[in-house]
Amino acid sequence: MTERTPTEAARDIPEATVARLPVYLRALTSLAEAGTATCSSEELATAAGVNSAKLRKDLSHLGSYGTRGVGYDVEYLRYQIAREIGVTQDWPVVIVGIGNLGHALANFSGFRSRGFRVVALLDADPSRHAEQVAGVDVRPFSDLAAIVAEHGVAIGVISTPAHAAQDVADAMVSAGIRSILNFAPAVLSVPQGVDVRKVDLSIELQILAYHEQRKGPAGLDGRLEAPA
Amino acid sequence: MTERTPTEAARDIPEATVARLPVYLRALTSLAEAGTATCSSEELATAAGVNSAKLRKDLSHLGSYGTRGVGYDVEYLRYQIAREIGVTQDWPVVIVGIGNLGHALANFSGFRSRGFRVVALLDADPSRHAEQVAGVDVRPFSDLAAIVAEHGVAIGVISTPAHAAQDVADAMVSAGIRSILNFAPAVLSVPQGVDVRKVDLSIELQILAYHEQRKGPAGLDGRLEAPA
DNA sequence: TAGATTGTTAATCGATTAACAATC
DNA sequence: TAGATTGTTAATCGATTAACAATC
Repeated sequence: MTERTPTEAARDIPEATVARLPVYLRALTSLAEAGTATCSSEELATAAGVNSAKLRKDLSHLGSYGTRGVGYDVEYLRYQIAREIGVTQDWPVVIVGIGNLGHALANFSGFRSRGFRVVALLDADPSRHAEQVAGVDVRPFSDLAAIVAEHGVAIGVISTPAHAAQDVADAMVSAGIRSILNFAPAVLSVPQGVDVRKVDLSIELQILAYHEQRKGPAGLDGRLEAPA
Repeated sequence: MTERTPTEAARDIPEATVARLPVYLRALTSLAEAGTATCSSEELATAAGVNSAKLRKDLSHLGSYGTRGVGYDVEYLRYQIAREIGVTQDWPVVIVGIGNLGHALANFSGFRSRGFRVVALLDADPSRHAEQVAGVDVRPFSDLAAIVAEHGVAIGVISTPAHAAQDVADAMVSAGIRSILNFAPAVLSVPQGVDVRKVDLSIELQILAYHEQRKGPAGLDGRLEAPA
């Protein structure tokens, strides 16, 4: 299969491109809200924080949605990218682990506004089952399988302590979840076909610390030691 | 300068390697806590969730800290990596924006346990200045420059709404901060020499959604459609 | 010495970038 | 037609991986 039929033109998008599509989507939404009807690759790239060559290369994997000499129709491109990512549909999500971070995630407006609907909050601690967070009841962790089946949940978020994360992941996989966003500082082992993405706050800080250390003490002008 | 003197042997570590060093550090800490004195690249790689070739290649950029035929001394390697990252020293940090996420970050134990010390919590909203979060007073945003100068803060965390993020970043840069961890869904513009890392929850979910969409509806065995 | 495992080499793969032909 | 801007090409760069010589 070297040739593609038109309907499957938008396959096998490089991972690096996939990771940037949501950034482009957000930039296009901003432009649309600002009343911009058309933009060039240069403008969109600036809004997204990338260079225009990269943006055009990325978009070329989706199809040919621009007009040479003119640019891109903001609303049209926004829809095409949203469709490509899959956020034109609704994604039911469960969050397991309702501590400080779980609370913050449950209240995070950025989820709901982008097609992600938190259908359940789960916690193993019975003392939390009385609570309601962001208008959603906190329920026993043992309800996971039933909730996943009932709502067709495909995406699970883990915000438990590290020691509980693998058990939660196992239960999620058993229940049929195949995409996991993991905030626990633990390496998860999952079967092939299950995607895990990891968000690790202390790792991000450590990466910053590494570069900060190499900059040396701040001078009168901190920019003198700018990296290459 | 093509040759390196011994003392500068550990320079210019590739970015991809830098991003994995904290993962190795955590795995080594786990091994040490479990009482393991020595480990092979294979064992450490498994604990860190990478393959052993990548691990050895990564470590080779730091120096030669293993023993052929034997493996690595867990405690020694752990210290060498911690020193390389810079987490043997103490990093004072400020968090700006004490909403749900800011609360969670202030309470996050993973910071303090890794050499990051939250010296101040700032918020522009006066109604929050009465609060104490995780034992730290919430102070006016306008105190930023004084706090940075007083504590020698080099790292700033932004957990404000998107519309405030650029102003916060500008103020941080003016105050002398050169490393920013940004949780706000906004593209920040900063001068050369200032590092920004971005953590974006809804982008992570969207990347998962993209892959989930391509997997198609779950079958009797969700793993049948495993990607290559 | 024999077995084990590192550190390095070299091949491969994927991502970035600049330049420009195509085309509105 | 002339000017503008896309989509694509090709060169470059960096990251991954397997294999293995070095060496404990």
